[in-house]
Amino acid sequence: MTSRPPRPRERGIPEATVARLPVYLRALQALQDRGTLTVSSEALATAAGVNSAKLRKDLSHLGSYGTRGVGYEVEYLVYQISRELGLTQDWAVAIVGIGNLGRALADYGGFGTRGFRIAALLDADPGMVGQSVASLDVRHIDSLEEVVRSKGVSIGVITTPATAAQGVATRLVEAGVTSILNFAPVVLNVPDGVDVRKVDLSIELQILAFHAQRRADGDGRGAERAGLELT
Amino acid sequence: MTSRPPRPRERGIPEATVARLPVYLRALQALQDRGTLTVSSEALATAAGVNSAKLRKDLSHLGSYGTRGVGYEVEYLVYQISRELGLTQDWAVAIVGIGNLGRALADYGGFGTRGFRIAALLDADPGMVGQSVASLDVRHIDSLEEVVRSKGVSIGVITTPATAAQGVATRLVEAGVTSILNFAPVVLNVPDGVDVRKVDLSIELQILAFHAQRRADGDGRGAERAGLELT
DNA sequence: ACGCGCTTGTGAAAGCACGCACAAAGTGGG
DNA sequence: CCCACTTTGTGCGTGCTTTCACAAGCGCGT
Repeated sequence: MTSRPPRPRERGIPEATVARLPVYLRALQALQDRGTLTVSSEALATAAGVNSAKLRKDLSHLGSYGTRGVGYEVEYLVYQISRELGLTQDWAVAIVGIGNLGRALADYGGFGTRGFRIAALLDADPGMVGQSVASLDVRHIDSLEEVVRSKGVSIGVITTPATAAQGVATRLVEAGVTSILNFAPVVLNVPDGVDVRKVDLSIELQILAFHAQRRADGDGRGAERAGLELT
Repeated sequence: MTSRPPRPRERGIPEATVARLPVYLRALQALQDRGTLTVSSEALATAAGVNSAKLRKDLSHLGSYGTRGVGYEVEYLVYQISRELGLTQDWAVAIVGIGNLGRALADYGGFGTRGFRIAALLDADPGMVGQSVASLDVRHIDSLEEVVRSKGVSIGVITTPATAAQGVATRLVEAGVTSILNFAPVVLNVPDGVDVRKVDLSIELQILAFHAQRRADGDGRGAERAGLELT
């Protein structure tokens, strides 16, 4: 009877949905830049590379933010997704390991979306300490705990060699960091309550190689076994 | 009656399994380096950060390579997984877009595992062309088709700005590349039969932020809603 | 040769995720 | 005011993934 007020929605968003929200967000921001005011699930789904029913179901987990017969208001949806993802506050990020990759990430300002601020760069090499990268002084890893506390770092990015990664992760966690993005090719061991995500180039290449080999195996005939149609 | 000879196994490995094989492979290689000869599913699962039943089922898709009561022979398993992933042949990789990230990838020799060889570096900036990065001359993007053909490139890595990515992808595909690893923050549109994998830093950060916010929301009590126990 | 202990391989159950298809709801034209 | 059209939100069937639990198999000591 009570027409429910547009409440945030009782939590419980599927993990698969969470992983897609950033993709929708990016597509929406592109539309916004082009001045588009509303968008249908069909159009947005195409832009995001997903099925439109899936998109609607994903969005329905955040609440009923669309208008039947019309579509979704771009600006409003951008705000809702941003809020759900926690991008309305900003997150201080520390990058540990200022090699080629660490530097690439530090320089890659924008970070695609606002919400993230690189607050500190750390490295173990004394020769690296003091250098300025992306307008930030590289600090020595020994001051990790102090830096995390003083800068309010809540997300740690690990771009060290594999051998150093576990040690860094442990120190980050002990300093109070509960979110870690790991680029080092090792499985990190962290206590419950700490969220680790992994980005691993060589794993991705290996998965590509698997499918490529599969396609080559049957060579023409038999390609359908790969689940990919060669037209 | 016929005791099946140890055949490769009729194809059909689940995607989820394929994604984990590289992780197992790395753990196994670490064991190998330490001189370990055999390993139980329990030990390997711990090293790979997964459930042991899942690991056994994953491996069972490749065939019966374990010995009950003993475990798996490390060297043999390394070989079997490598072969299944297609790492026994080597793959020529071209990196397109030699900015900070492209250079970082080019320099990151080893690629974790053998099987991949960086065969070409391409960039659109004339000032970049001719420079030597990781012992390879950077070539102009205009020669993409020629390079792909002459070097036998089968995997393309895109590290260009977002705006250039789709164009590069299309050209790679037309040149005959059927596996693409995309670091640019855009959804690539490719014909069927082409395999695209995406690596996206800002998406990963956004997913971390979502969970971090979720944990912070209930702040202490209510943490269990996040599915992560704060102990 | 036999039995005990350990570990694999897998059936079965539960849980998720995906996509179809359609009712519900809103818009605009006549 | 009503009707035709558009698009959302979702119930439901299907298939994939994970996990449990245990029988089958193997090695070793006696």
